[in-house]
Amino acid sequence: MDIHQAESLDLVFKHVAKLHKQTVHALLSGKGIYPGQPPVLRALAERDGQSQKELAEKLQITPATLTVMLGRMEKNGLVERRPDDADQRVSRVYLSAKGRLKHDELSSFMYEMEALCFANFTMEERIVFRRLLLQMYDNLVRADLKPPKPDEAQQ
Amino acid sequence: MDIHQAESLDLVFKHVAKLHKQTVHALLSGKGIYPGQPPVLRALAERDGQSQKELAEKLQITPATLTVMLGRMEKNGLVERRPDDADQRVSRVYLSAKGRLKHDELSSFMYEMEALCFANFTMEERIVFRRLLLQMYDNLVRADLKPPKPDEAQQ
DNA sequence: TCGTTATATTTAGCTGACTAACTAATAACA
DNA sequence: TGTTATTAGTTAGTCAGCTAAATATAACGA
Repeated sequence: MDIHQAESLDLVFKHVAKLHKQTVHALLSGKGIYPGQPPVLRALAERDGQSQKELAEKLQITPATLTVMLGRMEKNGLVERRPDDADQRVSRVYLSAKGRLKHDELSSFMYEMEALCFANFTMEERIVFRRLLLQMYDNLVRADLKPPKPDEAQQ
Repeated sequence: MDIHQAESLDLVFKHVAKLHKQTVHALLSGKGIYPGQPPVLRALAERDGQSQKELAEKLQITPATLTVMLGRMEKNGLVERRPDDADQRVSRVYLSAKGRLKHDELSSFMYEMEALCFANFTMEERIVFRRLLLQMYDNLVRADLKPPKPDEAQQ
């Protein structure tokens, strides 16, 4: 399929998303980190010590997935997991010094991707694109096939 | 992160793409088919008997991934693989009757997703969104971190 | 003709995603 | 207080994606 001839907007979106993801992965492969890990580091940098449940909700992945990922990150020394003081079921996740360092290193990556995707977008185009993306997101949320995390459902 | 407060357009896009994918998966899980399979069926319905190399290029996945996926689909009776007459390295992939049937069943799914994402978009919004998506796609292609398939590079 | 290089597919191993089932801890209830 | 229900995290299994290496075949050039 030639994307420029596609009839379905949904298919166009899917193709762009695929190439976007492949590009992210290609960029990250040179930085000694796996593609799933930056969002985890970012979430913890924003708020350290979240429970795994909170983290999984924030990242919109299942607890099972997060457990496995954290296992690898802990093994690589990026995060530490410690039991909660008040509830022994709960495990709280903290950035290690190494993880914090890695997160700082990755800040340039975010600007890199932004520039790569949108450098030739005018300010108006960015505003419109953002609005339309959010409109699409709200449609998907309304469909309620995959629930959003709680603080978004309130907005 | 609350998507509506995000500063980075790239992050907004990533979140929409994630929810989109999760929604596709949730919809397909009720149809007796795995999420990776519809694009394979679609590509073969357009042109049956493609070599695996052609198919992998068209789908923008690696030959290794396709081999594994086709293995499962062949096992499920959706496709058949036969050696090429002229070149023993080449394996050609054909839709089975079951695969063709399944592809037909899935045509409604495509319209379903389109409606779900964009039903409340005006015609103008659709046109603009499409243009901006293609602009983003072209930026990603230009970055050349993940090459597109040949017939797109020519356009 | 024969050795080297290129090509198509496969295999092994890994990551990130899911589901279902499991385990242990906690909360709720009678 | 003891039982039942719920919760947080884990484990096992599967799929889709990648890379690197392996295998068989084809093309090429001396």
